[in-house]
Amino acid sequence: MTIFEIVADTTRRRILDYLLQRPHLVGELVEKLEISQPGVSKQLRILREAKLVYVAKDAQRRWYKLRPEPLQEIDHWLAGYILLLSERYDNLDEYLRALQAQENNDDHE
Amino acid sequence: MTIFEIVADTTRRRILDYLLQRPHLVGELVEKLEISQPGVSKQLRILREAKLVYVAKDAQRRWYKLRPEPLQEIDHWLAGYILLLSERYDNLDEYLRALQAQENNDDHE
DNA sequence: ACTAAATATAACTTGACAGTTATATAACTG
DNA sequence: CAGTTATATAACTGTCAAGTTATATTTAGT
Repeated sequence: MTIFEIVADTTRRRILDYLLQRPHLVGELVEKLEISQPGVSKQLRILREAKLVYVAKDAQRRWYKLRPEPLQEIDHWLAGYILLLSERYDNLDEYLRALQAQENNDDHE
Repeated sequence: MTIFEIVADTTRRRILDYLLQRPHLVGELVEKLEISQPGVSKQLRILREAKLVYVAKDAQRRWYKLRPEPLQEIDHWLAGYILLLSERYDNLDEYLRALQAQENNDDHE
């Protein structure tokens, strides 16, 4: 499973968003997401194997914590596209004319 | 289909990568990706509907061109995570100690 | 008009994956 | 030790989407 696929799932993205705020127990995530406990554990396992989270044990409890490093791969892939966008905005005139042309094209499609 | 799902597919990412270089005809993409022409057209339709590409007609030919704007949504989502990473690197000392702790933790898992 | 070329659409098949229920494991509590 | 709490794993099910083959559509060339 690629990092892109990992992050494509809404539940997993929600988990990551919660962990971006603070570490969470499995039970806390079960409450916030509205799926069964095994459902949450399953996604957490996937996030663990992708090294997007790690676990700290506290008796029977498990604190899941964020490990954002693997997300850099997505960021790097995006870089080329975002660069292109910023270049376009540097040439606002030309850019707006191109947009206009696109819209005209869309109209009679 | 969310932008995250759109980009999660390897074939679609490869198409975007080709289009980042220059516009392509459908037939050119068919040669480069190794799937059938209808398979390519199917992914192109998805990219079109997501507004990640647009089409210029030239007789029977179709030039597909990149439209990177929708990728900004991913970039924005990532921003919080990347910021966290950079903050960590700002505190290199602390960061390295934390990493070490993580690795020790991983060992006896 | 007729054939070929380029692309799109339809219908179908298959595999993968998210979520479920049931059960196992492990640690606490009394 | 018995019961309870917290989490993980296993087995199953249904859905969905990627790719396929077959066919339709559009335009060029002769």
